Amino acid sequence: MEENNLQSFVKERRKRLGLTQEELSFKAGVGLRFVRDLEQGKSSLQMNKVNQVLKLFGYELGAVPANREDLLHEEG
Amino acid sequence: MEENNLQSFVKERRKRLGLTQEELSFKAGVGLRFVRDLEQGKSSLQMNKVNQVLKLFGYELGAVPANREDLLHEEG
DNA sequence: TGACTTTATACCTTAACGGGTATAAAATGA
DNA sequence: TCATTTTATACCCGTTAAGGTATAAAGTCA
Repeated sequence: MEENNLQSFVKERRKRLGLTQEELSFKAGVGLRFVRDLEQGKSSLQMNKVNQVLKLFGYELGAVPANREDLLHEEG
Repeated sequence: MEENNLQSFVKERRKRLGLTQEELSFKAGVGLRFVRDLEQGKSSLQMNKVNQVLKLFGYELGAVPANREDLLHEEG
């Protein structure tokens, strides 16, 4: 539990859009397995693939102050 | 030029600490080649390795609203 | 309870990342 | 100008991410 809330962010955003993992993977242009690894908190994912997913939500990977990523839980 | 300012963020922070790429790679526990790829803007880097570097600056990877990553340029 | 949908895990192959090394280029200083 | 330091690029190899497929587990609904 390394506080990897990227996984919950993706999961929450996906559900908010009413998408299944399969639909999200198709829209993002990544494999279904990748979406599952992402939502399961795999830490060694490649940034460009993660960004393909985040882009669907209007987000992208960036450097954020450690222990402040909680701010993302506010609505965009 | 995909506005990958993660590279300039790392480069700037590294210089601010007066470190060479080699010193940074040693402190972060990653290869020198990785630090160079990172500062050159390689987009397919693995998140866990990038986080090893960002941790030295008190930062980590997180989802940020697209086109808002400029806010990171403020001092922590 | 049972069908169906969705998600999680395992196996396998291909492609490429990470990293070491060597070399070249650029920057710094005298 | 020439040394030294630092950074950038290329080559090679071991490891592993990505993704497809299959199977199992979990959730949903009647």
